[in-house]
Amino acid sequence: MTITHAEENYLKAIFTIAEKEAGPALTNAIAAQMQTSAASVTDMLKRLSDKQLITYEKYRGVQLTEEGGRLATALIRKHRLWEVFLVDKLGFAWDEVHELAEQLEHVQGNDLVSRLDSFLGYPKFDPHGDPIPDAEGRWTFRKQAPLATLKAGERGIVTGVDDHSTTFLQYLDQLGLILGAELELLERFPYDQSVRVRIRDGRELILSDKVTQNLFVKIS
Amino acid sequence: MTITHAEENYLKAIFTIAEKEAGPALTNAIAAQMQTSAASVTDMLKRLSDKQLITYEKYRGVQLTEEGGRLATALIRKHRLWEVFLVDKLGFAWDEVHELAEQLEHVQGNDLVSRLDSFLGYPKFDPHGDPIPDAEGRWTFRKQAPLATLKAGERGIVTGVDDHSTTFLQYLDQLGLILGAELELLERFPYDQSVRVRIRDGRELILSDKVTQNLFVKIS
DNA sequence: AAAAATATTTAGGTAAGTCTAAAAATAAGT
DNA sequence: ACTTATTTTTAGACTTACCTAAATATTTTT
Repeated sequence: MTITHAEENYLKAIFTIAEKEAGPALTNAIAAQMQTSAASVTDMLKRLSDKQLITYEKYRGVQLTEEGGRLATALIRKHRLWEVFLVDKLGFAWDEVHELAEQLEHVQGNDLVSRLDSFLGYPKFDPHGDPIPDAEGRWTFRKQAPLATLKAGERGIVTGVDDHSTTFLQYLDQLGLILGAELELLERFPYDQSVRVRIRDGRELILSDKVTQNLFVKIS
Repeated sequence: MTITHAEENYLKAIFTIAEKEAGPALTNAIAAQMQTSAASVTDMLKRLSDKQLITYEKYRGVQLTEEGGRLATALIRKHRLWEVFLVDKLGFAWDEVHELAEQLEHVQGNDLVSRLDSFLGYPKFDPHGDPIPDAEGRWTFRKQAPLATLKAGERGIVTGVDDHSTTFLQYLDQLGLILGAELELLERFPYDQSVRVRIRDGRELILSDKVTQNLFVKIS
């Protein structure tokens, strides 16, 4: 049975939503994620259900079957490995790689993924700090929390982002808050929950509530 | 104007045929190249003509417009660069990369090709010895000829193949006739035009007429 | 030059994936 | 509980890219 690119994209979207919402993915949520109409989603859900990649009950949302979950995981693995390739090997910035990886993840062939994985040195995380599942679909978890949870005086290392938007990533770049950056939370302003942090070169930054909620750090 | 993957593939096929046959590509030739029906080709030719990528006169074959040729060349460039990547970086054998490159060539994005080119060290030839056009579409030509044209006593270096089939490539691998291999033609047997050659490690091989016609060498 | 063979196009149909508008089901508000 | 609002599905239509079968052009043969 062949699976089309569109079907793969839906599986990934369903996986992502199920992960975030912790429940069955609803039609509208999928439509939003896929930037398409609810009608198109319903259409596709029927196809995926016929192929036994999801369990689908009308008006009740969908869940991935074991096979569907396996495919979605494999796709995420491919996407993130290609992102590592684009950043580490081709020198793209972390905010430039999503679209390209979106295409590269659909390339299929025998050994491609495992060879790429090996070539890249079996990375566990992509350029945004998101975990890369291994060939068996196992995930590496990391103890990390939004910067917002740090208390004054605590130190942390930047490990990832929740918001993957270009504007956020470029802003972080500008501030020097790249993956691995060390910081110390000096002060939190109760007025708007913004914080003052010191980074490695001694510079001090003021970060808004929005930033601290979307930036993950490992407390060190 | 967007160009679909199928359209790109047709442009490439037309380019390839025009190059080989040195004339307008005919419907049946395209159908054979694309492994599809003549009716489907006619269908596509209308679309490509509407998009001004080919000039098409019913029953008279097609020719690429300047824009069509530019696109075809860019596609071939991408295909061959990806083949270099797959062989040089990921360690695939030269007979394993065609299908993968066929998919990778359709990935599009800003800087991707130029960055890949740079990463690979601006290769001029792909793993089969085929030339890779540069970013402006210029080709590097190489003085090469089928092994069949060598005279007894002459020496050559393997530079490429005409037949790209898996069986031929694997056979050459087995014989040690990889790109760059040095050989000396010792003798040609008039009966069937087969030849005896000595290769670098001193081994002698008998190569059929079919092999000598499909293997390119640079006379040295 | 007419007949036969070959090449190409047209006609009509299918499947995937999308759309809008309308209908139906479910959830929410009073 | 009943009306309203929201969500989801159905209906009908469109595009791309393919197919087969039939019709038409062109080329080759006699």
